Amino acid sequence: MTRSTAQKPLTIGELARRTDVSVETIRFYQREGLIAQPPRPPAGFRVYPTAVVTRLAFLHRAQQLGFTLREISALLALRDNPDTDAAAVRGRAAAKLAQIERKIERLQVTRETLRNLLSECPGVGSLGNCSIVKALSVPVAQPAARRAHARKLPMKTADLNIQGMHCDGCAKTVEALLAAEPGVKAATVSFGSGNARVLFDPDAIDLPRLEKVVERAGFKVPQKSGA
Amino acid sequence: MTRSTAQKPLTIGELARRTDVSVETIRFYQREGLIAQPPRPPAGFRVYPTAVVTRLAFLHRAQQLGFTLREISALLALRDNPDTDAAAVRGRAAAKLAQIERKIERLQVTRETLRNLLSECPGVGSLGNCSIVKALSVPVAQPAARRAHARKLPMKTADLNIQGMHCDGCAKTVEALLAAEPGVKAATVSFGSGNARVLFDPDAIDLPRLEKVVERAGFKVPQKSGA
DNA sequence: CTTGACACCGTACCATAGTACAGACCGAAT
DNA sequence: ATTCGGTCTGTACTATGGTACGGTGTCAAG
Repeated sequence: MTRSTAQKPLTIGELARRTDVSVETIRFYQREGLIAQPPRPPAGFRVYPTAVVTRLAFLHRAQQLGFTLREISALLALRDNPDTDAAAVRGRAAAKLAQIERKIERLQVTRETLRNLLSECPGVGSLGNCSIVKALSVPVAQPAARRAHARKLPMKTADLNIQGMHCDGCAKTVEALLAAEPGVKAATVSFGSGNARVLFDPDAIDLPRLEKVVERAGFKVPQKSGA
Repeated sequence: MTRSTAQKPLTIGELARRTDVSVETIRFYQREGLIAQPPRPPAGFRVYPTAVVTRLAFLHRAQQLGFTLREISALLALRDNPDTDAAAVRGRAAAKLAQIERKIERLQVTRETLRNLLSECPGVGSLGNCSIVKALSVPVAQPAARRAHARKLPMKTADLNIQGMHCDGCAKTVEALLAAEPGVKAATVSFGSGNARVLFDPDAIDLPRLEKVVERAGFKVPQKSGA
């Protein structure tokens, strides 16, 4: 324990070796404000506090979970603030999970399409027979709503009644989940009243979909009309 | 059929409306060489052949399947060449499918990690209790191989015996599949001999994994040592 | 006291897929 | 004849996550 918890100066190069992050990348993170740059002593090199090692580890782990640097920046800010409630972090994680699930769903659709194309394709011979080329040459089916260029519906507000939240943390989680949904412009969820108010674009998302989002997170939305 | 197959000049703006691709984007595709730019008549605007509509549709569909513009460029080149064998297209589709499957697998791992973190997290209270923050602060486990910085193994060649290929198209498909695997530098598959020769980086991939790739595509690799 | 290895700083560049805009030009309708 | 919409050209900029490099400064060991 005396050597590995080194009291060596921890210059940027040493830090890089310890964290397996390149010097250039560390500087890049500094430029982006993800890690603080220690002041440079009048003569000589900067010395980094050992806490930066943990910070970089956090950064790396969060990246593996799919957070962008911008999001990680927010997470680190939360981590730095002693007043942060764990609910804030949890909400962000829940939102990221929802986002990843959406991404998986989309990829699964693509996978099925490709599988179908491959199974139909004879796979040999002239291109004229190639079902893949043929299928690709067909115009994309328009999602119908898109064609109605002119009608751009205004934002809508909906109130949802939510059951199963057991603390303010749940409320924050639901809030983040709703806000992460594409088409949702704002969401506020109150634990006290068990109510969620969502401002959304009816062109991009609808009420049933919002309810599904909440239910998928383990809460209940008893039927009740939104305004 | 007389009006919809328009004989209108098809200027760039008209083309944009027809394909639902913005004028700027069409120009961008031209710069990238994805679609040819018709010569500009001495005085006046360019006129596009109607085939471009199909070409843009192809482009759009291929994008939905996850192909990058660079890959689509190659696909379009194949499509333009009357001598292309359908196997070439099929191989690329198979490679893309494999790539998407890998991406889904990775995302599923991330999803599970996030789910576990969320289920462990009390979700409320001070950050000190936050299991998510704690988990993220732990350094990433090194994949062991990475630590051995110095030893950089040279490329290796392996021969695989493959059963179940019924034409040259299958061979091309397997070839593309192998080549798409990270760590594989080159792959040639012969239908005649039922043999595959793969040049790969042993730091990045190994023989069993290569065999799995082939088997997942529906072929058999009887045990036989590679060279 | 010199040399070699780092550190520092600013800037430019990579891929990916576009978007935006200025300023000039062109064609058709009013 | 003028105005309005569309086209043309070139360049710059967006986001994302870095990587690369040239020139200079600093430190420590031989």
